[in-house]
Amino acid sequence: MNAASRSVSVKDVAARAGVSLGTVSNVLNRPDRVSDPTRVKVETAMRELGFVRNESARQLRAGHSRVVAYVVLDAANPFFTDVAQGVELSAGLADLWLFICNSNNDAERERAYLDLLQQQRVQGILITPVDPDAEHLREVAGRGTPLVVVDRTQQGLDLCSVAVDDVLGGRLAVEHLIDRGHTQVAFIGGPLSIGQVRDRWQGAQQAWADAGLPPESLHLITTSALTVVEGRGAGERLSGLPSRRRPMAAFCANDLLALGLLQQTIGSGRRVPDDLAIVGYDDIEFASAAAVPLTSVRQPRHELGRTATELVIDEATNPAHTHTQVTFTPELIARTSTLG
Amino acid sequence: MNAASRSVSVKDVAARAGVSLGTVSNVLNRPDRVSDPTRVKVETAMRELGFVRNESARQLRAGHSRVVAYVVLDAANPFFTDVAQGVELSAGLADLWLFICNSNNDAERERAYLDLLQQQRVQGILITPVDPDAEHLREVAGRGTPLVVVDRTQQGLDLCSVAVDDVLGGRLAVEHLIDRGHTQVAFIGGPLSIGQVRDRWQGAQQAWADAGLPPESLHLITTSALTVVEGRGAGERLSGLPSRRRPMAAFCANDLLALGLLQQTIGSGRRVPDDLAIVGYDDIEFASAAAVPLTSVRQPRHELGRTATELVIDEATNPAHTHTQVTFTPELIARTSTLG
DNA sequence: TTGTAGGCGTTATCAC
DNA sequence: GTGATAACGCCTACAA
Repeated sequence: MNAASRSVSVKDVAARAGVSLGTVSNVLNRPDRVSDPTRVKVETAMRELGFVRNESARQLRAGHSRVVAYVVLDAANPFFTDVAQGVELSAGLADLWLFICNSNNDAERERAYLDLLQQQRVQGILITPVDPDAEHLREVAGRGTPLVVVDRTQQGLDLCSVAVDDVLGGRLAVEHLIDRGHTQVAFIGGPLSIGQVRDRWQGAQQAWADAGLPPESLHLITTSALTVVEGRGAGERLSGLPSRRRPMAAFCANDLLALGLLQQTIGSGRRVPDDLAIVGYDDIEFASAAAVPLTSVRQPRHELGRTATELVIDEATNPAHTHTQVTFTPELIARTSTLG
Repeated sequence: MNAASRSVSVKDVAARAGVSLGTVSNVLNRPDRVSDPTRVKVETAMRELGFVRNESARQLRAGHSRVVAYVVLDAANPFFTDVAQGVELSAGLADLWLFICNSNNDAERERAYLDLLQQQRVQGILITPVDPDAEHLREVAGRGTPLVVVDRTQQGLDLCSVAVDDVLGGRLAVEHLIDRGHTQVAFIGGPLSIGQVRDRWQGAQQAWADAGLPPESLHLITTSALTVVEGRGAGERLSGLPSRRRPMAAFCANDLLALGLLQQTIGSGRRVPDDLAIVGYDDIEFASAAAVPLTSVRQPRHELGRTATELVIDEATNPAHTHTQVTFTPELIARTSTLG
């Protein structure tokens, strides 16, 4: 068990087994070239010494690792863990292991993780970036580590990306509310520095304009994060409005906000959807599990992860790889929170 | 940006800058020993070539990495991502980076990740294991990689662990229900192969016996996983019981189950807590955000992560380290789902 | 202040 | 079937 052993190397194993170092290596990598008795001797020595292959040394020689990493914006948001599940599945098929890193919406941390991962020479990086146009994303790819942007489209064509059409998603949500007869709607989300929020807001505005409704009746309520707590806060601000001017419907930029809003609304004695209709975004599992099942815009989360992984593997292994921007189509899932 | 460059090494940088290899290394590691103009020359060369330090080579020499890993049971369960947040925070203080790995409750995958992480020579491993008594956990520690078990206590004293007293948690939940006058209670959870579930069930039984209530009025409803979907299923089974024998209260082994149960209950027209009182476990953020705020047993999640990290760092750096088993105390948070 | 040499652990090549 | 040797990229003594 050798608890204190600095680190047992092939050399130690060779000495213990009374063979040369090359033979040990053969046992590890081409067992068929080794005679049975020798192999057994070596394997025994490995077990006795508690030998563990040193991945750094292997990798130094091989030039690449068996790992892909997914840098998420917020590990506590089920949306990202669902995407990660899709990644993990297809990574496994290619014999790759997944490390999840959490940038926590912090550009500094994101950058630090990217640096670390490049230095580790991971096979590829998937990332939902704080800012998809940041220069350092391009630099990563330029320096040889395949990188795919997840859940954001790319302006240029110099990176792979996998995304869902957030503008369309915003449209779907608001068109649904318009169909339900609403003429006063609040868009709740923020900060607007988050591209996903901007796009959904834009889609909302487009749908509003297309329906010929006056812009001032589509209210923008900005939040400082996409969390349950912020959703509750937004609910309080909404309650504070004079009832004449208070929207009877809200479209939230994600489900966490929507769940917070839902809770605050019900908690303060109003009813969903009678007093307030709510549409969320992402259709995380908790959306349908909310006590008033939440209407939400569904994104193909697993698909997103799967496709991103395939792209990053292609970029890593296919010399003829060309950067591709994949866009999926969102889908509105109507439930009680708008249907009554 | 040198897209194709196999890999730019210090040697390349030295050549480009017209200095020796050692100088480049000095610029990287002891910049003060280098004259300003030389430094600038070297830095320029690095930028122009897109140089990225090779972590494998560094690590091969240094003998250890700057990474800790947390192998979670279920990345989609907010409980674990909250623990991970605590880990991340204190790891950052020690200049360590966190990789999250998802075993997905699969012993095989868990083992594979452990192998990989050992081979990577990570600074330490935190793990919420499928089976805390598995031999391979001990082997990891025995081979020199510090390992701390999170959210499970250890039988032996040969591993560090950080846990919450689940038996006590189970007691608290059921005592609360007894206090509220319930004499027919369902325990919902499973599979019982999960230690956390076993302990909470045991605590529930203890509280029940201590109150002098007959064992047959504490119903065990087992599930095949601790998920929202399973919670809904359990709700259906509960509804199926003849109303005379149907418990008026349920204690769920975690909040995901409880949320599923809550949804199914409300969805089928019954009321919480009037028709069914519900207690969850973990007090994840969604618990208080549920439309009927959920009574739940709170575990100090960040604390758990923080302490585990401190232990693993101590094990990695302090020669006088002794294995420690830390147990935290859970706390019942009473909310509407039992208080009405 | 700068340059040179050796070694970290693994693997592949090439004699034996 | 086996054993010596060089190389991967970096870092740190040590020498100049």
